[in-house]
Amino acid sequence: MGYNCDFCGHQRPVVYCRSDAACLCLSCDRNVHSANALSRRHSRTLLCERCNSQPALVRCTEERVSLCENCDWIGHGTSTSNSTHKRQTINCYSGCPSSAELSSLWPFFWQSPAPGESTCEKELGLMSITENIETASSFPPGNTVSQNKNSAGVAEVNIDNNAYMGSGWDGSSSILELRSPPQAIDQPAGVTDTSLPKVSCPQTKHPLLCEDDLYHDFNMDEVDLNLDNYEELFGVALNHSELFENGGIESLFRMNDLSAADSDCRGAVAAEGSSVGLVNAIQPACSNGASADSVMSNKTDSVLCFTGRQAHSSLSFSGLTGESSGADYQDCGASSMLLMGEPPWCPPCTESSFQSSTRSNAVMRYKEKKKTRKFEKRVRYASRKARADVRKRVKGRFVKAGDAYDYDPLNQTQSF
DNA sequence: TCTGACTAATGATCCACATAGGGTT
DNA sequence: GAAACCCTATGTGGATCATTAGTCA
Repeated sequence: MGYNCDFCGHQRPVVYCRSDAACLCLSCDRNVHSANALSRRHSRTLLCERCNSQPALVRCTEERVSLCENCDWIGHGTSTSNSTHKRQTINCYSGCPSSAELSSLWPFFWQSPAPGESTCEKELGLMSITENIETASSFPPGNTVSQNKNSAGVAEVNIDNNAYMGSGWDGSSSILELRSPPQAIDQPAGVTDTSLPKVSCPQTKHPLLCEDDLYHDFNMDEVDLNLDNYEELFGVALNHSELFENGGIESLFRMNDLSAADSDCRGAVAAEGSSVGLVNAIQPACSNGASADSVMSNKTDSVLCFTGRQAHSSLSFSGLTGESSGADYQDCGASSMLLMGEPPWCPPCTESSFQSSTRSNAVMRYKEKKKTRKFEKRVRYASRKARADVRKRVKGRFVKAGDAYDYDPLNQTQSF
């Protein structure tokens, strides 16, 4: 199935915008949603890599594929062998985030590409080799970046990103907090070195692609992967693709060591009745972690926890408002999990501190909401829909013009 | 516990025809 | 190379039928 971007029609779509009910490539996403303040508020998320039509909710770290709820359920909900796959929620965003911010949002994009890897990941990979190698201080105005070491020697990068990712839903700010591996913090914060070498290097084929070099010489925090240069990027796509195919680009721009490709990486879903560790994690943000509904009502942040080989990060996003409807669940993976209670794949909590009645109530609410949920149908050709809407029928089937019909959508009459 | 009957949910199919898109002139 | 023309495949919604899932006796 060869789906294309709904806007340009030739690039492979990467993100899904529910407000527009459109699948867009990154370039068009940028163009469309930078048009005005309203469009910037559209929340977008990754596109399901299986059905290519629904917003992805989770990322299966084992299959390295982003899945919508339906495909995830199909792939993991019923299969005993796959149901144990580790999955992480996929957060949505609004505004016009830089690729650095996107990489923070979706760190798995920088993992090693699987054979036949999607072009969307290539696009992101291409973005990463934009000419703009800047410091973290080059985040857009209104954003503040601070980098600290905590007591454990772990760097903490706090990106107050009000103007971008956090402003889409309820106006509240979202704090992106990354705890980077130790080696990454050796780089002085705020240093601007525009003389940093570009990707190409004459000595070796892809010298910068050496992971060791990357980790020691490259700091993701210093790379502003600005999306403003899409055309330029695509214009040189061949060279960059060549680089990418050699397996380097994604590692080049791995969010320090924060990569979902790390087999130890664990994605956890903040849901009622889920694992204790995660529930603990959301406690600070939510005064009442025992109820998914209360989570929603509090408009609290969903928290995504990763534990990695070296990196330990927590991402918190404000992705939900009381305006969210049932259909909105698909917009934001984390929020959907919050809203729906325990997901079907959630393993039994061995250390459950919840009462069984509370748990069963959550399951009931989940089933009820799942039952009433309707997936959007994507109409590709409005003109055809408009015609079908007024076409006369016999028992639901279209009839030739002038033939007898038993159903006329326009006046609900019969011709016989 | 197994089986059959029943109900509900879900998916596939059909229809005509405008239109997109590729191929040819 | 551009334009005109021809041809084929596609997609659109409601009704219907077939299949699957769930419940209960």
